[in-house]
Amino acid sequence: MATLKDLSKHLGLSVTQVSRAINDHADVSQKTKERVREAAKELGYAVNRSARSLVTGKSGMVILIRPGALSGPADMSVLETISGLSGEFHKRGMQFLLNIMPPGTDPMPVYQSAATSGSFDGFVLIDTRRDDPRVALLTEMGVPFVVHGRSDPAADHNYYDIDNHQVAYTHAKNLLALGHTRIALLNGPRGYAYSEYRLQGYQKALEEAGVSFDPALLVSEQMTEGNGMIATARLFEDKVHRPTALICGNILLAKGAYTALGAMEYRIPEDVSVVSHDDVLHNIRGSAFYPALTVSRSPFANSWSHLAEILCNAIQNPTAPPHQHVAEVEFIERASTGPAPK
Amino acid sequence: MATLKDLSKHLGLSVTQVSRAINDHADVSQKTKERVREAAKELGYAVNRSARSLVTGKSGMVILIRPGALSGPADMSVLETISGLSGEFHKRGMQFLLNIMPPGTDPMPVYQSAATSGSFDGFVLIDTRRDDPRVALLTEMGVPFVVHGRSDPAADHNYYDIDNHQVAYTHAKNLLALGHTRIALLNGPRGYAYSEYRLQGYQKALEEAGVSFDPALLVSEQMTEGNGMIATARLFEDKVHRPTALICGNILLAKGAYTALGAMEYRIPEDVSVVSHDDVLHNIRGSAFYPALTVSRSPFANSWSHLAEILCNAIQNPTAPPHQHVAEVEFIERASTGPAPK
DNA sequence: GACGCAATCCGAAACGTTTCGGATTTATGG
DNA sequence: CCATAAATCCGAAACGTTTCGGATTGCGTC
Repeated sequence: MATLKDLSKHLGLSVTQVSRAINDHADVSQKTKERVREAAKELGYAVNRSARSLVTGKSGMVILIRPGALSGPADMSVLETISGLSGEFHKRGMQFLLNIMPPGTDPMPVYQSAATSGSFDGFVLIDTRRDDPRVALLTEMGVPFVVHGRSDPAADHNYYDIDNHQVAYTHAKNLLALGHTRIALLNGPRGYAYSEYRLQGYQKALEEAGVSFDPALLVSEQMTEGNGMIATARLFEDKVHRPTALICGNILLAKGAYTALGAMEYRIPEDVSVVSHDDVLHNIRGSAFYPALTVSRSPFANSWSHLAEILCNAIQNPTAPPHQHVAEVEFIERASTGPAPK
Repeated sequence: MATLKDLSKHLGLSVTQVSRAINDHADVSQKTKERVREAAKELGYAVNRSARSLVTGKSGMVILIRPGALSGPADMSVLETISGLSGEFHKRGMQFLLNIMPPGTDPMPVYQSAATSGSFDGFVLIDTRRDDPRVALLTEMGVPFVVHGRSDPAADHNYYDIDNHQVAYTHAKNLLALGHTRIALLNGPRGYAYSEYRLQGYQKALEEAGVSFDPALLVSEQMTEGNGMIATARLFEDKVHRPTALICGNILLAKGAYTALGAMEYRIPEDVSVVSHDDVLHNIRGSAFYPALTVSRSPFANSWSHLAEILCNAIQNPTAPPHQHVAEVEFIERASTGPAPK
């Protein structure tokens, strides 16, 4: 474990200058920077992060805290999330830390103590809920954080989000234009920001078209293939009041819906139109559906670099105004939509 | 950010004594410990880990480094791994850190620099290969680490492993006893420690029975459902020299094998016997197969606590001899095995 | 009252880095 | 050769904790 002092002795320089050389400061000559770099390699020097943290007050680490319940396939995306974020923070010279709480732990004390410990320069929040208490806590404590999603429409914190309102609004609008009036929404669970926004967009479109909202056409469940299947089966129980169109919250739900519709011998799009939002999830592609699925898309994978960038900036400049980004959504019409049946 | 000095002033004690109180040392009275605890809560004191690390030389963090390639379903178990380990280390007061390398990165320099940085008290190694170079590196650098699996039969490092030799040996032995001689092994990719051991166990059993090893009956691929299907289809291409029994490396392979056998109209176990090793993976249970699958089992999930325990001990006592644990394997005979067909 | 022992306490140094303020050297132009 | 500015360099303090060695107190015993 070579230290700066070792290097300085070895080179006949002051510790100060060696430190500045290593951190590439302006007032050290090219030549000495070179010499220092070489000596560092030779002696196997690596900066002691604890010592640096102690004086700078920054640890170079950001953390993501997650409940530990493994709820099956829904957790696939978590893996993408953490590997995406880990990579992006790594690029920016930060360590990304994952803290998985034991199942059943109350998260707030965990956030509280992580924030007071001062060991972390920033937090990443995912699975955001409306009026998420974590946002309130971290804001109050003055710790930098970035949110995947918005905790409320007028949020004044850093976030990266997709336009979930728009997603559902446009899908519904399109289907209404095709003459559909009984449009079911297979949504995520209540309380999550994304599902609430989607519900609002959906309701807005209905309202604009003068179609009244029917709670029986709203499903709020974990967005898995199995739930898509089951929800669809139930929606079509009553053949008379069945929906003529389905808006699916993600492509897993859509896959389940396709299976159920097939089993019940409904044709897509002649009998039922199906559309979905597509995060581009683990290799399931809407274009490979038969008939090919009409989707809105906004790749999940794009968000990691934005989230990392936003958080790193917030850490470097804590007084800057919040950075907020709502990503574009792209609509791709394929073969799963058609005019409403008589 | 309250510090020890703040506390000491507030209490009229020395910094020394406050520190010792907080760390629950012996030579501070119950009464003052109580007072200190209270004041700490009141002032919102949390120990500064950087400062502590600086003097103790320990960071309280262990790290797992992983390549970033997301190879689909095979990565499901990674999620179990990291959440399992994260939880177990958390219990023991350690932070578990996950470092995901960008795809295509050469791992050795990453291990090298992580080890020299001194920021981590220990390493967890998974996906072990025979004569794994990471083991050599960390051993040489004298950094504590624990391996999931063994890098070689006479390894002198800390590890937790299951008896993979035994797994394949016993399965093969049982099938041989039923009269099978053409027994295929659907194994994991070459090079990984577990698959090499299994291959050896398989060969040993054959040898003991005087059956010669046929390379055409060995498949070495990623253990996914798809590969199980394809490998089985190919193994049965030649109806005359087809195998009469299949040993599957995990339950996904077995599932694929069942599908393929069903499609080719082979009956289990009348025409083909199938056995598998079962790590107890993401809710796929061998008992739910039809016919119910004969398996060896050794729950994956048991290993996290062992690995964490072993590593924490190694960190606290670096000179202790390596701790090595080979877990029991349980054999459960169900309905997928029978005598060899004529 | 003196002694010894245990129970508590304390001052100071150390860990390895960054940074502030100033000092020294080197080049530049007259 | 001098004055000035720019380019390099340096000493010392500070960050918050742990720990070493020793100091103080209280208490029971003779």
